[in-house]
Amino acid sequence: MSQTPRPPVGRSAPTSADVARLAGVSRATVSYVLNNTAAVRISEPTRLRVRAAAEELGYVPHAAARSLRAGHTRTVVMPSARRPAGPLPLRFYDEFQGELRRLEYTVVEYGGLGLDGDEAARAWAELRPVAVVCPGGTQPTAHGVSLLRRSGARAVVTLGPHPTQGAHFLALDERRIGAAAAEHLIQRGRRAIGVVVPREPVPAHCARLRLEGVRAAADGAGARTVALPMAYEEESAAALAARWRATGLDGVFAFDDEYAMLLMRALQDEGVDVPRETAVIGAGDLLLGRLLRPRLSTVRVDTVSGRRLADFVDRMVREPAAEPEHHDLMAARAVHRESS
Amino acid sequence: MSQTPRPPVGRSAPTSADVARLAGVSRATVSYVLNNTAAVRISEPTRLRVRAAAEELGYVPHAAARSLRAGHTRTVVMPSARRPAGPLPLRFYDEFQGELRRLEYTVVEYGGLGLDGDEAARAWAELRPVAVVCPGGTQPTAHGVSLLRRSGARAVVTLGPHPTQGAHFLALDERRIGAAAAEHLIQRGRRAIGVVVPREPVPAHCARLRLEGVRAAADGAGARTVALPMAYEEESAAALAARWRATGLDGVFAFDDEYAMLLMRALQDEGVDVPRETAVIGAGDLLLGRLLRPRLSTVRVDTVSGRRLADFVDRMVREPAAEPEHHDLMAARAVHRESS
DNA sequence: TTGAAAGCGGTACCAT
DNA sequence: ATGGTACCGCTTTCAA
Repeated sequence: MSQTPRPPVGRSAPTSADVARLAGVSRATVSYVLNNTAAVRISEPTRLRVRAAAEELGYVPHAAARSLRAGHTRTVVMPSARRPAGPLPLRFYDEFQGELRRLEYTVVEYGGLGLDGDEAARAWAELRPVAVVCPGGTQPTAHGVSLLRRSGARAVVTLGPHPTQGAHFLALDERRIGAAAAEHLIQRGRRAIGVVVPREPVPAHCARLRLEGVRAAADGAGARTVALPMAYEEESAAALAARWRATGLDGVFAFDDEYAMLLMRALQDEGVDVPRETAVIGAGDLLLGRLLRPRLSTVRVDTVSGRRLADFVDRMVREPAAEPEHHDLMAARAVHRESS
Repeated sequence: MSQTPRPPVGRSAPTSADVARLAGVSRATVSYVLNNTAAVRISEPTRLRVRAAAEELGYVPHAAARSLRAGHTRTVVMPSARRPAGPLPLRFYDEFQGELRRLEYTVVEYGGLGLDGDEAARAWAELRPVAVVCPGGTQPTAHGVSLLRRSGARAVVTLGPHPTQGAHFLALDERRIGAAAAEHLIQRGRRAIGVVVPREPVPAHCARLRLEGVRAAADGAGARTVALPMAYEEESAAALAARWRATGLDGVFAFDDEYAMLLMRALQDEGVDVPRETAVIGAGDLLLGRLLRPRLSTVRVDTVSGRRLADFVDRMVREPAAEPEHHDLMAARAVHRESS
């Protein structure tokens, strides 16, 4: 335990040459031993000396040098900006990352915030990733994809509402959530549908798509829709509730369960009967929504497992498809409880 | 727009030599131009030719080669495993990452899942990061810290409940949350305090610490405590509520607001009067907790801004302190509403 | 069984 | 104002 806690930082990290010197062998031998190179047989005593020397010096190979020499990396870049919030996507991406690690990739979650479009693609390309996975909200342009592929990326995969030219596309379409909600409300006889659009910036992207989904479904069924900006604060919900009757709405899709719970409480405080006067539906199937009275109706979202996504990326890396592939990852269906 | 979408991937990425050839200059000149090297004057026509050539080829510098030559990186590694869930930490880390980017660091969020302790430290060290920031639950050992520093990391910063030898330490002590909750309950006359311990694996680390915090506070005040394992499911909460009266508890700290809401609903369904018979307090100050009746008491957690953390890391990188520094990042205080 | 040496891509010194 | 060139640390022929 009395190991020196802060070793002199002046001297830089030991290299394989240092190990070689200490072990009395050449750098080549060090490389053979530490990588267990099968094509070359090194005597056991030598192996031990090399290992001991590496251990003693605290030798750690230099990833940059290695991949420079190798001409490729096992790096998968995943921009992390503007990920949909909530526990579900979080689990999904955690699982995805874990599975990629299992497949021996180094996952680099690159905070693309503050870079726009092609700048970001350039920054990722500098790392010479073997694959790039872009979650919704971080889609590169066709030009960005081209740049990445030219710089050696064997697969560029985008998740989101619409494909990018040249990239694999895994549909993860938030519009479906809105559509499922709208269809549910319409089926239950509602014809004047409000759609909560969060004032908060984070889910702005999702919000627009969910609204689009509602509109598409409602337009086809002759229902009218009204966008309702609302902040995630009690005052904002109360203000919206106060002018509720004036809107003449008989149903509302509240973006997600949290906004739905907030709005439903405000409506109740205002004396609006849910679901008699106004049906309320959220999305995400939060457990908490089931604790309210009336129990909150919701849209349940089923995403493919992170593991399947990881396997897909791996397959695209190993046998790059001639043409971009296109798969569907998300299903959304309304769950009727009591609030609608 | 009819740019070829998938350029031939056979040929590898263009190098500065390719740019030099196309522009009819040397590699050195290319480097000077593209880096705007101040110490060297390059004529305007040459600059233009080089830029045009780089553009035409889609040249992107090779980060590994550059940092190999430079002898250092601007990479900050942040292991991402087992981050406390919830919107608050998420925002905190997002802001932190954004600020680091602003300071021109490349944030690499390294999924350390599946690696244990020193293995993980080794994996990080291979990237030769200039700094490593370990959120709670990913603390390296003293040996790991030593390894990282030997491999060139100018700062190793840990956030969490206890310090690691040799690393900077920013206290982010979950125990305080438990302590604040316990003190609140005790102050309101409760002497038999239940502590919900989630059965879910993710917040296991936090759970233990919060429980410790409760115990420390309760022991000092002569109150007894009981750990109450509970899963985040209605059935589990109902089961706990069903045997509630037998426990003789008159107060409960429910780990966080979500578990608190779940348990409170179950208690109410069982006919237990909250707060008369049993006081309930959560943590996190979720907005949703204010929507319940009775309104949920909670522990509000104030964390320092991500920006201040980023500035701290930057300072440690620029002027490495002789001794590890130690700062306090978290304050917790109970907020009394109606459930306690 | 081991070593010498070439080179991956970029930078920066020293010439010219 | 530019070019030649020696590195950075590692892998991998090829020779001995």
